Amino acid sequence: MAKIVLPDGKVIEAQDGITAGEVALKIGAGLAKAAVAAKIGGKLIDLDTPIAGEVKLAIITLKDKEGMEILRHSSAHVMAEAIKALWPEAKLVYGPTVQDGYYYDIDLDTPIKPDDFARIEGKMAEIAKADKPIKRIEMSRADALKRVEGDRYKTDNVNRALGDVMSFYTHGDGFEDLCRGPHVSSTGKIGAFKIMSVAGAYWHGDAKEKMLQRVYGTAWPTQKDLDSYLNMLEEAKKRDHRILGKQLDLFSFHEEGPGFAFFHPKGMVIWNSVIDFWRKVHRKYGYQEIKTPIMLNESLWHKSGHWDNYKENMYFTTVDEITYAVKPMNCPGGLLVYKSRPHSYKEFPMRVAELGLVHRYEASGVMHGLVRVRQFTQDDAHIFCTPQQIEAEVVGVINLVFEIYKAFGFGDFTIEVSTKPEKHIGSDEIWDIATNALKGALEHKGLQYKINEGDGAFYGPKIDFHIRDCLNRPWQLGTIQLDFSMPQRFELTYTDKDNTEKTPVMLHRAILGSLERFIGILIEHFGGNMPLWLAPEQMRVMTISEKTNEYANGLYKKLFDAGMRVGIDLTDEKVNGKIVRAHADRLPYMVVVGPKEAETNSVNVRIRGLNQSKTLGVDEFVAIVKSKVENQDLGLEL
RNA sequence: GCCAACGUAGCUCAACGGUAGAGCUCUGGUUUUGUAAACCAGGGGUUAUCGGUUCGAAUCCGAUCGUUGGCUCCA
Repeated sequence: MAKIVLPDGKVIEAQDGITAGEVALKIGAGLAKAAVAAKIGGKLIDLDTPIAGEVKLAIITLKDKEGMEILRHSSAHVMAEAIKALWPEAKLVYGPTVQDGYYYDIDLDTPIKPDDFARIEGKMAEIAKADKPIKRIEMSRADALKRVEGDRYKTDNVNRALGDVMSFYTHGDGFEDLCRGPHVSSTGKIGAFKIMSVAGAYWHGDAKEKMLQRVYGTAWPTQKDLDSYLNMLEEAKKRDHRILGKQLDLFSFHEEGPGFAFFHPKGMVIWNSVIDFWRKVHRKYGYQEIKTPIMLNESLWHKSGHWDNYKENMYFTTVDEITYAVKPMNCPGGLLVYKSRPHSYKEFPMRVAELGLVHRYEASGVMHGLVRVRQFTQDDAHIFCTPQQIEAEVVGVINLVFEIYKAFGFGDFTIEVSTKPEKHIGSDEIWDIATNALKGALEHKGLQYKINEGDGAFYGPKIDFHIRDCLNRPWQLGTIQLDFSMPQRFELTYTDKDNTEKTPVMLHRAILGSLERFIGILIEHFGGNMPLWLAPEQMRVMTISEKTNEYANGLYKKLFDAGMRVGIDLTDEKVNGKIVRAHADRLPYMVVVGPKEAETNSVNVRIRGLNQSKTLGVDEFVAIVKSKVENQDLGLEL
């Protein structure tokens, strides 16, 4: 007798051997129809899995995250079958689900082209329409190895798989694939799907290995869900900083300097607003600021270790037979400043910031708008302190990160700790101490974080702050990196209480990361609708007709003199047209004036995105705007 | 760097072997307007670059440069 305990505590008794699907049917016909799989004590199983004894069972439907993953995973299998049907020589490698979809890595010498997608989808539709049962076959590891003999990829997958029982799934018709499962019960249940793209991907993610073809697909319960997903992607594209940057005339790129951003006047307003705020907060947190040259003698980079560890990413130039390296990082220059005079423990912690322009040669295929460039400005800082001060300093930097991100309305970022990479300098012991100090600070703040094993910089472990762009791709902004190595290489010293010379600890940190990337993310975060304190043009005076030009000009001057970033539209366009244009330029405030306003010395202000306006006195309006800008207020309400 | 795709006017796109077009922007004119586009006219392109095939190339082929989506790498 099977005793099945459901999530709500209800108990169903049945014959041993009853399947999960049959249990669902006992609970209700609706649930049975919606069921895609089941879960026994945390383990996902197929609906046709027999159940015996006392178990806790939950039916998984498409309302569950796991249900959607199963749907997508099954869709990936159907896609694999379709690809095998179209290209019999194709070898299947690995086909997991990803956010909103799945991919399958295929080893096939014929390139799969976007033109082929319709054929693949057509074949998939055929397979789905045939509604073939998807069956699980289990066997021992040894039998599984025999079954995949001669297929290097599947053999590799078996060898990497955990557990003793290997499973294959078959749709009949000779198609089968090694897979942990579970899957939907038949090929007709894979919902609405679409092939999205194809791209190269190295086997095992190793650039030395063969490049496979990675075919991306997406799958949803219904066509309507699929359509709304595709629509969402279209909407997300409109928030893309590369599109908005062009549309709003913020920045541009040119063939003459790939990866080098050109900031236009409006983009510079955002840039300067960000760094004005940045300086204000850094002053509060006890930072000093320096500036060091972008090019320094090659010998410095031998000393710093960059030559050995980072040379392939650096630019070099030779003048008068002396080779200079264009700096990829600011630290060596900062260390020369430190060494320019003796230091006492009394100065510590010494927080030295630098908005440093660095150049890094990046592979051509990785550049991406403002968020991945070859020249960028880091909001760098180096903190020199004693080992005892490390944790408090890291906590201080974390506080600063939170204060700055908050002003931009960034709440949704993730924190990662990266540990010792293969290519590194410094002893294991030093790495342990440094890594533990970083973790300790995060735990002290009660923050969740993820560990990235072996992902640290060559000179020390780090904490990174990541945020996602409009298409949900993660990008790193802030970073806190401990460095016990550089101070030794540069023989940095300070005089301690006991009058002995000691080596200080050094912390590298950036909050915004790179100004370029940060501004790119900022544009996407706001979808181009910058808050008042960042908006290139905060308001535009627009007249009803030229009868009010004189008042409008006077008003413009008054607003300009009050420090507003104001524009004026005196064209003989109708006011409707002026409003449309102002919205296209994402102006926070549209200051409409006609005879009425001229008579009462007032302004009628329409707020971006709202279909209403408000009349108020000029001085009152200026006071509100000033206060919002000073406080980095993200709202526009008057 | 690797795989695939794409480069047409300042912008968004059309033309897909037979004289390169439209809308917006821009310029001039008319209009004098009350909250998401008034009207008319005009200007603007060696179709990324270089080479090839062809009577004829934006269109077909090759190379180079750039961009896009991934992979690897990274702020």
